[in-house]
Order: sequence, then C-alpha cells, then structure tokens
Amino acid sequence: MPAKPPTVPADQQSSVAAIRHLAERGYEATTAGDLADAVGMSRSTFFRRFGSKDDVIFADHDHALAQLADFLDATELQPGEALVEGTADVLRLLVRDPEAARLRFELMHERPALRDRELVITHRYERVFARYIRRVQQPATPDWVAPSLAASLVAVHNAALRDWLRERITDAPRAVTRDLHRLTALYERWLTAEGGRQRVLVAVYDASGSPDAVLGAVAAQLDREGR
Amino acid sequence: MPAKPPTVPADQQSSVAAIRHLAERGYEATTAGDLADAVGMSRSTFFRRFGSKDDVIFADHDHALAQLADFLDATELQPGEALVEGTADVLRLLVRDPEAARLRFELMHERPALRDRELVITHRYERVFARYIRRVQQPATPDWVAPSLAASLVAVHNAALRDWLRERITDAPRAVTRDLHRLTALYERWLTAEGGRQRVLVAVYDASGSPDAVLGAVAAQLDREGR
DNA sequence: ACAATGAGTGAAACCCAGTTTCAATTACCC
DNA sequence: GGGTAATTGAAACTGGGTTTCACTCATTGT
Repeated sequence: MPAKPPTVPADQQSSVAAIRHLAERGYEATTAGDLADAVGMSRSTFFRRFGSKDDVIFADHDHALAQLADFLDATELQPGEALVEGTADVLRLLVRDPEAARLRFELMHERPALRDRELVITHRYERVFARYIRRVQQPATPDWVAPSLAASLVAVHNAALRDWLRERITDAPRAVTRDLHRLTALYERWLTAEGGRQRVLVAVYDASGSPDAVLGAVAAQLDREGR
Repeated sequence: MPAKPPTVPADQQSSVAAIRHLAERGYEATTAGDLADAVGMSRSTFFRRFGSKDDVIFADHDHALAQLADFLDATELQPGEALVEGTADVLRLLVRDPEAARLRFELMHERPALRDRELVITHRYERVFARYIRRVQQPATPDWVAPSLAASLVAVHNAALRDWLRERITDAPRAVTRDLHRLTALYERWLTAEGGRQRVLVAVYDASGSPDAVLGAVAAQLDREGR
C-alpha cells in the first residue's frame, strides 16, 4: 500500500456516497469499479483519490488525525487536559455524521477485514499521542509510560464510540471526557510537576471543635493544595 | 480473509524458512508461488495452511495467543500478577527464536503493510486480556478500565519487544516484568479487593508520648491493616 | 481383505484489487 | 493563443487469494 495523497474536503461527500453504496449492496458484491461509478469517477481516479477500496470508508480519519496533531502541537493546556480534550475532539468529529458512522459500523460487522483496517487507522492516533506525551512528560518518566497511556487513550475512545454506536450511551463526548479524566489521573504523577511530589497533610485541629469544623478545615487545606 | 485453520506445530519450521526467504529475496520480489516452493508445498496448500502471504510471517502468534488464553483461564494468581506473568510469557515465547524475531523486524521495516498486519495480530491479545480483566475485576469497576488496561499491557509488551530488537535492552522479559508491575499498580484498586477500599486512619495518641512512640503506634496500625 | 469414506494435496482456471502506461483533456500562466 | 503542467480515463498487466476438480492415501467398518 503506497503513500496516499492527502484527502481533500471535497472527497468527504463522495466517501459518504461510497459507504452508502457498500452498505446497501454488500461489501463483497461491490467491486472497485462499481464504487467508482457510484461516486462518479473512473476506476483509475478512484484509486488515485482514495488509495484503496477500504480507505474510502475511513476517509474522515485523515481529517481527524490532522486536527489532533495540530491541536496537540499548539495547545497551551495542561498535558492531562490536552489529552482529554484532544481525544474528545476526535470523537466529536466522528460522531458528527451519525449516518456515516453507523454505516461504517454495519460494514465492519459484515467484514472482519474492515475491523482490521480500522484498527490500523486508529493506531496512528496512538503514535501522535505518544509523541506528544513524550514531549510534555516530566523528566525521568519511565519509557513505558508514553506508549501505555497513548494506547489507553485510544482504547477508551474506541470503547466510548462502540457504546454510542450500540446506543448504550447518547452523549459520547461527555462520557469519554469523564472516563478520560479518570484515566489521566492515574498518570498524573508523570504529566504534571505537582503530581510527582509525595505529599503529607498534617492537620492539627482544636479538639473542642465540632466534627464539621474539622472537616471544613481539612477541606480548606485540600483546596489550598489545588484540587 | 476467511477462517484460517489452526496452525499446527509442524508449520513452525516451515514458517521460519518462509521468513528467511522473504528477508533474503525481498518481500515484493517474492511471489506466493516462490514462497510455496521455498517451504516445499504447492501454492494451493500454502494458502490453505497459512491463509495468506503475510500470515506466514506471524505464525507463532497463534501459538502464543492460545497459550495466553489457556494460562489466563487456568491461573490462580492474583489478577495483577496473572496479567504480568501472562504478558511476560508471551514475550518469552517471541524472544525464544531470535533469528525469526529479527527477520520479522527487518521485514516490517521494509514493508509498512506488514507493520499493519502485526498490529492487527497483536490486537487479538488485547481482546483476550480485556475478557480476563472483566472476569476478575472488582464489582462496580467502570467499563473503561478493562479495555484501557488491556491496551496498555499490549503497548508495554510491544515497547519492550522493540527495545530488545533494537538491542537497547538484553533481558526483555525482565524489563517487561518490571514495567508491567508498575502499570498494574496503577489499576490495583480495580483488580484487588484491598486496593478498592478507601481508608482513613485516625490515630488518637497520648500527647505526652515521645514522637517515636507515636510513629510506632502508627506503624503497628498500618501493619494491622495488611501490608 | 477390501470397499467406502474422508481428509489432505496439487493443477489449473478464475476473480478482482491495485499498478502502470499512455493518450486525451483540462486548467493555468505568461 | 500557445505552451506547459496537472488531472483524468482507458486499457493492459501483475499477483494475491479463491474455487473447482481430480488424485492419493489413511482410516474404518464389515
């Protein structure tokens, strides 16, 4: 599989038409020639534009991936927040066109080969995440952290997408944001300078105060520590 | 790509021969027919046995995957330990035949398509891990935990394998065991009953005692909590 | 012993995704 | 307008993977 020319936005509509055609007539039953006809170009041009019969199905991933890379390059957010936001943005993009997402999903059930293809495509996100994490992580972070967290981000994203496609959840970006916050919290010590410090809170309180007063004092102390 | 018959051990030698041939003559330059000749069977039989030109390169993964599934089904180890041991065992198996591993590695550099193929194959480990984690995790564990941890296990494994192939480390199983212990520690609260309990230690002590006495009392209390 | 069944193999024809080549068309630019 | 470069289409070609069929050789039942 050779280098594929970058997908221009105009292709987006064509690709939806192609996906629709594939879903209606079946994946195997549709030849590359049929597909080319369906999107209104010659077989040659079809391959030049989309690279392969499979890639037409995942055309928007190119866009989402580029957007993610740009975002991570430019963001000023804290690393944990940046990862959560970046991942949620990708999901938002994929969820924006429910019809395409659902047809893709059906096709992937019909054809395991497409599942594989999707896997490969989503793995490119992993690489982008890992590169970003390596760039922003604390000094002396072990090598395994970046690939490990990157893989988890993609896995959590994919799980949320699946749940949404199966209609187990309705607000996928919200769900993924919640889950990702908990995930990145696990890695906080390598993502933020404060996370690395072991802290001991010594609370000295007036024994004559009420339990509520003690709790209040502890809460105030926790706030001062920053979350 | 249809169902592939399970790889029998006899194929293992054949597959090494095939890999060697591919590495020597180049991937593109070798047709499926050449490969069939190289391993001493007809083109038809070659496809029946290995399913595809790519799969012959990753034939041992079938074995490793089956071994992992059996191990996780049967083990009595604590979940965290089981995951570490299972993953390390897979790595041990892949590292056992350094020549095959290295040739595979070279081929994957030459042909990005093979990288993709490997990705798909290693993803099957993720599913096996996720299923096991879901089975043993604590009640009320959030849904995202199993896929997230499973993906990390595979990622850490792959990172160790890559480091070993690049000769950045010499004892891959040892390195991966160390890293995986740290990884599973992050998820301990969902993997063990003790990890899940939030504990608050309230130490009431005699203000007239020495600091050492206080520390001693605290230490004793911690011991009684188990660990 | 010997048919019958069935699994494994090879040969050949076949399908189709993806590539390559070349000619035709279009767009662009001075 | 004319010349150049990029885009498109047509057609032939390569090779992976499938299918069909015939053949061999165990295994099994009688």
